[in-house]
Amino acid sequence: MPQAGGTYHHGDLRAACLRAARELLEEDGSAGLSLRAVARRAGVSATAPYRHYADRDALVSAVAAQGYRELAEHLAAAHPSPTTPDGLAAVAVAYVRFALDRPALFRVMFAEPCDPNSEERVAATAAISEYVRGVVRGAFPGADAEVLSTTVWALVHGLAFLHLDGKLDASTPDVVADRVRTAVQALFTTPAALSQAKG
Amino acid sequence: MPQAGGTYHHGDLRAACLRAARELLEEDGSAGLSLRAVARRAGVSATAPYRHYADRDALVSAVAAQGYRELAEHLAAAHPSPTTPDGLAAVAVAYVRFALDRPALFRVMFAEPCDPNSEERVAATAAISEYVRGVVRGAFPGADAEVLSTTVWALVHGLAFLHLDGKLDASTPDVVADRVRTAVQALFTTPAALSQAKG
DNA sequence: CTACAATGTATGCGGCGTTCACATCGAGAC
DNA sequence: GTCTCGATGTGAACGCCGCATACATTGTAG
Repeated sequence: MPQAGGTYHHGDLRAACLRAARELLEEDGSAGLSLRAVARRAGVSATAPYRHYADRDALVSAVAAQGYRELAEHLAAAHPSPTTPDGLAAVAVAYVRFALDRPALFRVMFAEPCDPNSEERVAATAAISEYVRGVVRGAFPGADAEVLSTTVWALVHGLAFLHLDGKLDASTPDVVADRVRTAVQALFTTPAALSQAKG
Repeated sequence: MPQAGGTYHHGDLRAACLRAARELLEEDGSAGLSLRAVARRAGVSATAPYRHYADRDALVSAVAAQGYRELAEHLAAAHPSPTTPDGLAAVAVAYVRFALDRPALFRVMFAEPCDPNSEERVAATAAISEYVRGVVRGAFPGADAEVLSTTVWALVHGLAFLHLDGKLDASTPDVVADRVRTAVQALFTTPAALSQAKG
């Protein structure tokens, strides 16, 4: 009976597991995210979470899906619907910032093989994809939105991961933000000059 | 005595462990990469690998470092030192191809928190970074190599991950290669048109 | 009030990483 | 040639893990 003065039924163990998982993720990284630890933190027996999640992967997928939703909010908060390269750069900075502030969560969202089973997860990533496309469409109505949004997303996603893995200096938020802005601007401003410089 | 007709001493267990780890990685993904499984495959007791690797992370780091070296060779094989956007695009395609052909290895190389302890690993990633910078310098002598190489690497790295995670269609090598080429070209050709289209 | 479905518990299995004491081997000192 | 010692491999053991199974408790619908 892990719960001393509590009731036998938890009330909302599903949500409690998710909360515990997020806490463990931030405290100990993804290595600390075990079903047993989650159960302990929720004050419940080791196997209770199985009533709400089929297995560990299901819980992890739920955490990832929640991360996607938070990322979407975070980006929207940075700029609801940018229509200029600068606005888009602000969103890009927010994306990378999100990754660096929640490294373990971001890795869970992207670094693990994505199981196509979790509808929640698939829907959440589709939403992000849609959002990026919409932003690009708004900022560059004349361009091929498909190609450009892929390019922008990949660029920003790559920046996030390279910073996360220590391949790029991420010692201060400012240096990161500057680099992201510079890279995004490079995507929109340098090429003509480059073609010339080469010849 | 796991080794029936063999000798007590293995001979080169260090290398055997690495080989076994690579095989397990390709067969069962990173989940199957356990020290015990490596030891079994090497025909050795469960604790023997500890004579050559401090812990599991050390072995994983060694695998990652080997992956970095192979990636460098793979890129060089695609094009020794490109000097045109097309040549650079070919290298980019090779980068993404490498990731998609060895998904588990690529994740080990980039998706796990990189421990700065492993000198081997740090050196190998620095070599990749240098290579990219060199390629960019060769292809665009007039540009800011630092900024542009970061941008290019991030773009290509992001493309690799988004394909790997199923965020972009990777059903055939051709469709992937086309997308990568298009994205890289977008980095060098579209912006002028974009600035106009927007106004 | 009772039966049932939902929810949580207890126990147990095999696998894992890691530690420690011990066994075996190869090579150099005498 | 023998001895000794460091390097290498073994075995048992600990605590953690995911998960399956059988059982206990509870709210609720009839």
